[in-house]
Amino acid sequence: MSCETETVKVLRDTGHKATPQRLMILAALRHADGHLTANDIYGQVQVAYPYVDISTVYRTLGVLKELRLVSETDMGSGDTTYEWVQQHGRHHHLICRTCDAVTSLDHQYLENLGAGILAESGFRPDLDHFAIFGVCAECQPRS
Amino acid sequence: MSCETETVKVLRDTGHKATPQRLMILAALRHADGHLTANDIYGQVQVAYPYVDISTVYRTLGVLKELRLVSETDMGSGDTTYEWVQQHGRHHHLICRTCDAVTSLDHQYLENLGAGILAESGFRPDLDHFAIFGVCAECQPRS
DNA sequence: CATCTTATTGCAACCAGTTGCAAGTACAGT
DNA sequence: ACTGTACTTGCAACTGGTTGCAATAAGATG
Repeated sequence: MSCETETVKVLRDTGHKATPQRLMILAALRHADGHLTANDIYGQVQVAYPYVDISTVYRTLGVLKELRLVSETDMGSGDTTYEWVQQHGRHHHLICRTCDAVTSLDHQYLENLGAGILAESGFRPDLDHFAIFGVCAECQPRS
Repeated sequence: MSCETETVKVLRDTGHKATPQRLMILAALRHADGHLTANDIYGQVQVAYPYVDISTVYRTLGVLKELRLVSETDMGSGDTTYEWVQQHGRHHHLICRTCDAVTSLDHQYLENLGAGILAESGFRPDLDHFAIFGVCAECQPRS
């Protein structure tokens, strides 16, 4: 089964409909290789179909987020980005609040955190994509 | 030195001014025992001084956040809350995306995560107050 | 205490994201 | 293929939060 029809099946099985708008939004997310803002997606979809509404984009992203098909990340600076969730290659971001540099963080750290939380309380955290703010090595005050 | 004048000193030392508006916002944050939204603070300050602007509240919260005197947490449901940062009693929240229940998480877990990140990359993460979304024990699908 | 510099304020316009609603459409059942 | 219903859409109004700007006030300096 192709990746596309697989997603459609997930939608239907959860009581959602596979509308053209949603398929276009899905395509935009899948073909992008990085983070996209809601506006990026809106722009891309408008090329094929100029009458979509931005609220449809947000509502679709909400559904996909709920189904854990996309991750939502607040990267600071007022832009929320969305990304197609891959099975492998999960990554997280360390964002320096002094110089705004973004570096990657291995998923293992959060995996450990998640396992600890689950063992203690039975709560299963979503750890698809985290943005952690702080101060990078370069920007730390010399002692 | 009282806690109040201590804060004023921190402001001045970092090139900020101790205006009446800021002092009122500080008082509101300090006297609250839990999380406050920007609007809560706005309302409280207006009692004493009806002409403050909501943008002043947000700008002050931004300054205090930068100085690490308050923590900002997105609790989901579109409300961002602010809280005076205590030296002790740091806590975090586990928010269930199915039933919206909020439970607390011991700071130790994040302390460990922070130490790991610092050791690996020299990045010093802000871990004042986290909200972690996921599914609580009750809401997990029975297997 | 008068003066000067610089941060801050209030205002209004603005931006990202959400919501209520009537009209439209996917798709399950027949 | 037709029908009915529940989900979805586009629109417009709205909310939370941000920003540019001219006027103002804090507080350092002499």
